[in-house]
Amino acid sequence: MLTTERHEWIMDLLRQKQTVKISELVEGTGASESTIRRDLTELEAINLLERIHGGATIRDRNIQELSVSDKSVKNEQEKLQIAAVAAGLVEEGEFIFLDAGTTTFRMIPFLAGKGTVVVTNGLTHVDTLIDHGITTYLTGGYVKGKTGALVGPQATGALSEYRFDRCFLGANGFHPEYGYTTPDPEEAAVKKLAASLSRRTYVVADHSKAGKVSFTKVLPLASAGLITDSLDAAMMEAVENETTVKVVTE
Amino acid sequence: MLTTERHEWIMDLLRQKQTVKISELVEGTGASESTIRRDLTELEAINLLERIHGGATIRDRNIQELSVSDKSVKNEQEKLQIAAVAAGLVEEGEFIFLDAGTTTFRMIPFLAGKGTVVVTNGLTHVDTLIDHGITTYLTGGYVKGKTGALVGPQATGALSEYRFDRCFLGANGFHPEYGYTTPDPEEAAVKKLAASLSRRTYVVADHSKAGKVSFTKVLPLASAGLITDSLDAAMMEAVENETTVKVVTE
DNA sequence: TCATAATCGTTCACAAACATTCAAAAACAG
DNA sequence: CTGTTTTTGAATGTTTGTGAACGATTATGA
Repeated sequence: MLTTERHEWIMDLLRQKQTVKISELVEGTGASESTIRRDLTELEAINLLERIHGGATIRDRNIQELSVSDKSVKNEQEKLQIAAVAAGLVEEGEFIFLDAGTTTFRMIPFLAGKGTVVVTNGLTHVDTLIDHGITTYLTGGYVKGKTGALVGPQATGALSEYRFDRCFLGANGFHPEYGYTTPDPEEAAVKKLAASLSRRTYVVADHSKAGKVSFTKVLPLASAGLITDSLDAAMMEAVENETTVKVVTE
Repeated sequence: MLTTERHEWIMDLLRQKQTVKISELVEGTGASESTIRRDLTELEAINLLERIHGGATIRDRNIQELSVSDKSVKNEQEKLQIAAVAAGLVEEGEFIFLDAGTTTFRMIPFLAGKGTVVVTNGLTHVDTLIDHGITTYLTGGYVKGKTGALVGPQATGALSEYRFDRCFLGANGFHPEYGYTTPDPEEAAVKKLAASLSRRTYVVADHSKAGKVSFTKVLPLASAGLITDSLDAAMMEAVENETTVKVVTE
């Protein structure tokens, strides 16, 4: 099947809102629910989005998250809230680093119109950044097939020429003792370097990453602001520092 | 196939509206549905549009500005042939630079399975390269919005760390006196540098670029192999050198 | 935990869009 | 003017997109 006008419409809305409900699409397009479902199935098949219960969410190819069954519109909205809070920290005209990864990806729409200048190693971020009119620089480097992340000495070499106002990183786990961790050593190297080049560093990660430990250490917990949603008391205490931001999900 | 007045009319509407329905075209031109279908099939064959159920849509930004008269089925096939010949020069396991641009883009499928390692400054090339299983490095740099080319000191800086077996460049014109030229000075700088880092440099360009001169000079004519299709006698003589390759179209 | 409601995938019948064929009309060349 | 080629539009049967119906699955709140 090939792209129809309706498909474009869906993708446009999705790029704007990150997450859409089926009811919105039915109302917006005037098509039936069956048709919308079919569209979503098709668009998912070509990796443009990911279906979730009640709707769909935009897919950037960095999907390492193994099928956590709790994917739903509500869950995605929480992640969006984290992204919005993170982007809200950025002030007019700042120069920031945006890590490859899904959560940082979701920050992009919230950065539009601020005159932000972005450096990223996330290939999949670029299209969306440009679409939102954001001045964008790419680190070079080896293209990691699946994820579209740029890594290796070329990436770190290019990165080291910059200095950032803020730096936003993703992580696969955070833990009181082991700090922020991520599976891939090469990506960890990029993250670590980016952090060292920034006045302020933030890690964006939802509560499901709390207490998890992944293969490679990126930073100690206290050395970056953590932007996340609800945490249990023990974890709260562990991460408490002046830069930590907690997103309250009502 | 001849380019009719109706074809121009269709493309004009398409450029305006991005997507058109067949019914609109029938009404607008006064031609029958069969005829419109035929037109769309023909225009699709030369890559000016993409057919979708119920109408047609413009494929991608690169091609939008081209007019009907610039293209034909024959022309399209010639370009593919040029790309095939260019890619055929690459030997097993070589390290090459692939310039941003449509003609170099067409080389990608022919490079698959050769163990080629590619460095490119063309953002739009990357997906296709990865899809064909080709090891890919990206120069970093400023992302030029519409074209997706990476340019600027970051791009040239990253590039200068490499050495290539072969380098394939696109050009907007070639001329006995003024050499290979291209409109954008920033892109020209990247091309020039890439050429200087390669054992062998080739320019891929079809005969419609012969005698044309664009804003910025990249290289003198004799300093790179030219891969093109039929040329008139005067031009033939001018470009004659040991690396020039002419694609013979039957 | 269970009951209820919302969301989901599947099937089916119908309509819209499609490629293909063929003959008439128009353009062209000698 | 005559024979040939090209373009066109109608008719054909086929494929594809669509919406409604139904039972299965998944969230949610008591």
